[in-house]
Amino acid sequence: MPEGHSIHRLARQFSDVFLGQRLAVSSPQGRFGDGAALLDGRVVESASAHGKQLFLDFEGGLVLRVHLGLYGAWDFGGDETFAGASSIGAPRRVGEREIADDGGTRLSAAPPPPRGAVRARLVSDHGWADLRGASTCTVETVAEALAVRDRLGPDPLAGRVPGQGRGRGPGEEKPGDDGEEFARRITRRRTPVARLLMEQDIVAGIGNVYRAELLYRARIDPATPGTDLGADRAAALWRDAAATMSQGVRDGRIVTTDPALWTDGPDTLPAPVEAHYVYRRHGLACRTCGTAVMLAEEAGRKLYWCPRCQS
DNA sequence: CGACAATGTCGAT
DNA sequence: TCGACCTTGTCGC
Repeated sequence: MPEGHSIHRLARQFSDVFLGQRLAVSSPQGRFGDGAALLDGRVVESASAHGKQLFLDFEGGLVLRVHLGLYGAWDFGGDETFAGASSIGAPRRVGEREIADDGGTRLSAAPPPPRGAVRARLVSDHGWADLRGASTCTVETVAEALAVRDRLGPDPLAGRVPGQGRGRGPGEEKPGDDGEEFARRITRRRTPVARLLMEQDIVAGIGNVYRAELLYRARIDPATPGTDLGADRAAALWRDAAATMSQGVRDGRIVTTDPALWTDGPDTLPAPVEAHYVYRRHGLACRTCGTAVMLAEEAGRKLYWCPRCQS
């Protein structure tokens, strides 16, 4: 259940460990058989992300596009070369749970027998990656992948993830700030801002945790129509999304609370129970004012907010 | 061990 | 608005 930060982290991981490598691609589960055959034996030219879409560019103009959906995840393993190349610590698992890296790099270049339904398996000389549970795993032309990216809104993490998007690919990060484009899109509609933040053609990469936490941090009522936001609050939301989600890329977790609130001090990451202001804190006291955090079901997703701070 | 929820999105109604 | 998708951790019996 990844939001954009996890996908950018994955893109960096793929750049680190597979860039320039020739991969054996297979589909132990079988549901990706045709795509695997198309990519098998090709060299990876770039890896990038836009919002929750992951793009792996292979030689010959073929792109592997993956969306993890609700419960997709990648598992990694490899030898010392593979682990040493990873700037995110060669996590064994990225994408599904907000868990810290357990440090348990599998020091074996050979992948284990597939466990469960492995839809795609990528194997280099030094390591491997297994994909399971993804909602989308498809091979496309560069033009097709670009069309998917172009349907998305601006991504607050674009150009903010070091080492990602090297080479020229469909998910290539453009440096620069798309805050004005975000403001145009979100202030054009009367829909409540809580819903607009989840729409990937308004802004790409925000999910149910970040939308609740960003609205709390900005003290914005989730019911505020986009048209009432104003350019100033829209710009502030964009800046905070970029800063907060960048930390998520670095930490491999969503942490939105002020370090001053962490009982173990600001020098380590907080316990999970201290990582959020409102998400999953229904009925608990707001960390700022003590009012009970509210919960409402909205468009099939749970929305959390503080009725006092955010009014 | 079964039920259920979960950081997502699409397509049918 | 609802079920499908199809994985996994958590909780209750």
